[in-house]
Amino acid sequence: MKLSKTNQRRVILEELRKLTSHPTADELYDIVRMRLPQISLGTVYRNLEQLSIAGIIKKLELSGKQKRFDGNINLHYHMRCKKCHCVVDVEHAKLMDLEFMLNNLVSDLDFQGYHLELLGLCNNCRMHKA
Amino acid sequence: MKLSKTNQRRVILEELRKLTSHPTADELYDIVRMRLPQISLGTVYRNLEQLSIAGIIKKLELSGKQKRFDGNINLHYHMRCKKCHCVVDVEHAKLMDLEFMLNNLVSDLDFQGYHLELLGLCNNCRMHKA
DNA sequence: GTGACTGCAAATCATTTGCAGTTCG
DNA sequence: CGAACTGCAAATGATTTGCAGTCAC
Repeated sequence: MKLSKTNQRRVILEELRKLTSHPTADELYDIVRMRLPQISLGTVYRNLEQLSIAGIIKKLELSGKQKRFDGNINLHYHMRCKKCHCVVDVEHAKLMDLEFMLNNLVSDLDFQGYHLELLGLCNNCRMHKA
Repeated sequence: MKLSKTNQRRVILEELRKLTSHPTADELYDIVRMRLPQISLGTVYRNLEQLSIAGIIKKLELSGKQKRFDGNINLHYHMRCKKCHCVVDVEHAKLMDLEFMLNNLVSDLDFQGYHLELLGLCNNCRMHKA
């Protein structure tokens, strides 16, 4: 199937790429509606699906019941905040050794990949913690 | 809240512990119904929730929309089969180094834990692959 | 006795789908 | 024009919840 260039798709992608918050479909819907008030949630879902199949964005495999999407498709890791449940990027340099080891593990033991989610406290919750 | 010893809870736990398949709530419901035909799906959900809060079983954080449960609460890793989507235990010995590194990472960088899911092919799919 | 638990059915929440009309290439 | 896309509303699937009756301690 070939992707058409629709206004809705363009705006969804633009707004997703502005964010580092890894929004859920409905969070992004609220944002996109500021520019396209008549867009439907179904359209947001369909476009996020298409864009992730095409490899233009990434559908994240994280805990929690709602799927989250990332406009940054470069390899990087995520941390889920145990307090506010937000998802933040983890600076990649810190995890170079881990990535190396995981890659070795995958090839040595004949796996085909992995999903890793770190847990911790985001900066905001760290500052305000009791 | 204190846990009562009900027949339903006992059977749910017994049947979960017999399995290494990390069943979903409805899969376990089908199994438990063979012994308690009148049990409700809601009861299965409520018991799995209680048992996992109490630390007697483990609610797994894996990809996919349905939650899966594990009667084995000892630390071990899971692999999701890319073909049949089943979840199998990964022999722990193979991942000792990885576990060590993840533990170091968590303490050095002030994380609070992680979820890891390996991806690959289960033995059954490996044998039958084209 | 009372707090925890149960079956049942209805409610909720995230996501998907059918449809009829519209837009893209 | 034909395929891809849209908004809308209804459907789906997993899980949760309200309720009135029952059981465990």
